[in-house]
Amino acid sequence: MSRSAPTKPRLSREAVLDEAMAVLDERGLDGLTMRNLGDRLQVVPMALYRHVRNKDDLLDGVLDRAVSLVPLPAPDLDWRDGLAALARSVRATMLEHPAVVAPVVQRPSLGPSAIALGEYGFSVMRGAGFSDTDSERGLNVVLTYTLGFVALEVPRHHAGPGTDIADLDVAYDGLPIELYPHTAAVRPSAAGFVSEEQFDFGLECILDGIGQLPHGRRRRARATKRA
Amino acid sequence: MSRSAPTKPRLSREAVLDEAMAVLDERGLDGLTMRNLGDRLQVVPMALYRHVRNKDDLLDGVLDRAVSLVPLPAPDLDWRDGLAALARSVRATMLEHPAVVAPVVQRPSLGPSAIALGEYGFSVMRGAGFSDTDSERGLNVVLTYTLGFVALEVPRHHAGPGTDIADLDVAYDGLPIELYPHTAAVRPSAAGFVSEEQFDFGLECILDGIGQLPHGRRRRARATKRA
DNA sequence: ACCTGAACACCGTTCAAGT
DNA sequence: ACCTGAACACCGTTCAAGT
Repeated sequence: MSRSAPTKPRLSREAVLDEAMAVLDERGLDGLTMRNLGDRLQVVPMALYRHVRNKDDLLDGVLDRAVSLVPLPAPDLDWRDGLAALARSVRATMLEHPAVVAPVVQRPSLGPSAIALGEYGFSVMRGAGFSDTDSERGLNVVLTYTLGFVALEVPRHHAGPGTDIADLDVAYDGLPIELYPHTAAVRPSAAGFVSEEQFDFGLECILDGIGQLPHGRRRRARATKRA
Repeated sequence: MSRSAPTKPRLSREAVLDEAMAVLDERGLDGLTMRNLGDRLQVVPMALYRHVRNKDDLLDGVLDRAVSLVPLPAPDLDWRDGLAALARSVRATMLEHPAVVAPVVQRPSLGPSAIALGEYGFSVMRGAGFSDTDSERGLNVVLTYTLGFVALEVPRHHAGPGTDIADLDVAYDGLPIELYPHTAAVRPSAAGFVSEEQFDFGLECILDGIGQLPHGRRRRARATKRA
């Protein structure tokens, strides 16, 4: 009887994706290899190909899992609060799983979790009276900004050896002031470039812009319909 | 006499980076390997290491070249026109060299060309009377949005085999309408997600938001200073 | 100073077997 | 149906030589 065998759990797609997510968190995108993943599941690399078409398919699966971890805000929020909460929610989740950001941005795939996330955005915007076109565009701007911000932020947070974030500031320090007077005056900091304040600042800009689009339910007054 | 030898041009860092840029354009990021690059320069891969510290250094060099290709708008533009032109300029250049977008977003390095680009942005904003802090934040938002947009756009434009952009729309077509009523109503299109119109829409939102920050030289009238 | 050649420790994936 | 083992065609990079 195989008494000492600790119940080899019979591989499944679920198990493979679970472990892949763990590898991504622990060792980053480069650490996720079929061989490495096989080792951790105590299986030869080729065994994974029974549950996953290839590495791209593996990535798509684990990325959809990551997106599914984004908590959706309350459905009854105002459009502005709802979009802001959604954006902050996306950013927070991505910062918890930094290794997924690059592939999420790069791969064109669109899993069910991403669609559910979009549904929330469409819902609060259409509920506030934005047109379908403006709802699509508005949500796209917020999500584009959010993903773009995080994509730039992540590699600057835990910058690897040799690319410490301080090195970025050094690049500014040695500037020939006569060539770049404005940059020298502003003294931009690499840290500020990726701060929460910076994120909120941009988010508010965008929400302000969206707020200027025609929207709102027709209430009692049709005031200012025309001059 | 080496009559038939076509003037072997004696490798240099310049020559290596030139060829690397060409490889990037022709065969993409995955196509840029030390071995491949060596072949095209008729040299053994290890010869490159005399002119480049390692592959990361090669990438940093070629990325700074790409950024140097971004044409800066006229210096006397209004802050709004200047930032808009800068953003469109960045996007246009990136779309001409799509393979550089991913590494530009991912790597925290900041070459001299990037600093010159920032200097332009700081200049038009400070010239328009924005505070140093707002100038930094405003420029950061514009550039973050622009890079993020392009980073999402590029892999969706020339999507590889199997990830044709049409497949994205297919993902929408099969939606259970009762689960995603708003998405079904809006019928978002993958093409619209990455169009020039969508880019300009977001850009205008952001510029509107920035425009609400205190700025402007004190002109004659201090009109509407308070109610 | 600049380039070469062989080697090392990795990749993803195919293909033919095993049970 | 599920897993294995060997092999193929790649990577970046080190190290000892060549000229």
